[in-house]
Amino acid sequence: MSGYQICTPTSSLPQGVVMAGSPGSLHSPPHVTDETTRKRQLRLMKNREAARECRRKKKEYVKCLENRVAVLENQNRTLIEELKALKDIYCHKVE
DNA sequence: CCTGATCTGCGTCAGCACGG
DNA sequence: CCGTGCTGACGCAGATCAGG
Repeated sequence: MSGYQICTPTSSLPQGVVMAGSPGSLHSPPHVTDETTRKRQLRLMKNREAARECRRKKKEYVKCLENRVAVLENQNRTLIEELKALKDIYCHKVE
């Protein structure tokens, strides 16, 4: 068992549904104190915000990489054109 | 329209890394 | 150790799209 699961004993409530205001003392085992519940709620709240921030950072990072890809593709195109031009010049010289 | 497939964002859990 | 933050993975709901 994973320790706690105080939100929904029914197991059919989808994850991601927040039972924000639930007191936790309604059908909890006696060892689950209000303090335990409070700590858990606090941790969930912090983790929720951490996950949001993590996703924001990840999105930013991906956007950065995509920009870099675009820049490098441009550079590559330019260099290919330059190489072609230089080859042309060289070919005309040797003729 | 309707419907099934795909995308997107969210909350939660698990597990790792790190500092005290 | 233990508490805490970060992040991958999962399941879910709502939005969007393509095909009938």
